[in-house]
Amino acid sequence: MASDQVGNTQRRAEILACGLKVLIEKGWRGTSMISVAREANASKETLYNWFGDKAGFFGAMIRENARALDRALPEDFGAMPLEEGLRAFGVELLRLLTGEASVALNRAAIAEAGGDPALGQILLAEGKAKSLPKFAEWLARHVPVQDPMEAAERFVVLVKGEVQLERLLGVTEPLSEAEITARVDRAVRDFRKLYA
Amino acid sequence: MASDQVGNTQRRAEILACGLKVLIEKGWRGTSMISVAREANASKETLYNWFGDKAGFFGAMIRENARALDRALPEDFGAMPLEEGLRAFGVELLRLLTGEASVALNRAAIAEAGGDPALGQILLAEGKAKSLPKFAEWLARHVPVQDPMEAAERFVVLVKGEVQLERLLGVTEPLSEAEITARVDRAVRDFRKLYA
DNA sequence: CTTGAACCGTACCAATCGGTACGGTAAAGT
DNA sequence: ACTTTACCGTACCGATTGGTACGGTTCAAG
Repeated sequence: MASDQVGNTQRRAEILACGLKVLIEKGWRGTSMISVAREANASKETLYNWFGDKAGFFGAMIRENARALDRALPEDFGAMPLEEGLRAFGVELLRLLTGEASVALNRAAIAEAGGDPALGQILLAEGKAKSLPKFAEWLARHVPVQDPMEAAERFVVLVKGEVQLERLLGVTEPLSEAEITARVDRAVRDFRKLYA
Repeated sequence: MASDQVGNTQRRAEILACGLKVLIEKGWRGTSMISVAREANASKETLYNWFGDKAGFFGAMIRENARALDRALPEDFGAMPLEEGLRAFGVELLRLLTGEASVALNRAAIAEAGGDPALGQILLAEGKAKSLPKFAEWLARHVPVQDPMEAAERFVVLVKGEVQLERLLGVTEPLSEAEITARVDRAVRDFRKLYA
């Protein structure tokens, strides 16, 4: 597999974090392997030994950051009532998706679409595909709905609106907390209207 | 301005069409100026004389394709009743946004986000910013709503769902006509539930 | 026929990139 | 004290890119 663990785990995470930093600052085109190595005080050879090639390195970066939504959700999310849970999930989702890290990684995956490995595939498989079913399962316990996954995706769409695309295109700044809660409020209101 | 008209208009459109063809086939990374010149049986020098630099060429390509939604809408759209108009607009929108051309151009703009000129800015300014107000105005004549632009964007979001992002990431094939109408049907149903 | 502009094709340039090789060093194992 | 392993830094290579220069050709204007 591509996830063969090579090298010290902590150092590995450190290098990946530096890679993300460079990616955020310089964008996909400006992120060369040598720039990552310099940022991390590492050698290019180590990068290639540990991650195979450039695509492998980006795959590792994506994997490292994909489960961020899981980590961000509060511990007691599973026990929350409907309204509170929707808000909590929506806020964390929107904060993540419009944040610098997610935007930079999605841009990279999109720029590299059609390549090998398929970074977009990894991004969705490790991120959305793992967190959405959990949310859908939670949702099914609070709202009578025949297709929980469909309803969950509907909520995600209502929360995101056009703002993620605008962030990817670089025409919008990161959202303030006030904007986030306002958007989530509206999404929750609309969602309840759809699934009342 | 960057839109100084240089060279024969028809030949210019021909070259831009060849550029789009290469962009669709080879992706953003594989689209070099020389590959475009070869595809169009043109010289690199002509490309640079007419379009300035690579970013200028992509800006011109985006402008050339931005008004596609306007052109695709049926002549009598303005006179359609609510249900029919929503369907017509939704179908054309979804067909456009998930089509090869739009996906390739959006990928390029995203890959180049933060550059100069801001391709994403051009993409939205020449595309969405020109067609959405028309749709919003039409919408306001059929549905009592306090903020027509917000409602229009809501409809767009319901139509698109996650599929545009999935196309950009390269994890989904272009939609069949059946899938398009199915998605639009659901969007219309949800939209009417929200704005009943 | 002559002139000049527009354009094609090729060659060229400097810079950069992904990827590899190698020498030096510091720490861990024996 | 000796060896091995892991890693850093630098240098190097071939390929490609955006961008420029130039000679040759077409073609319309005068």
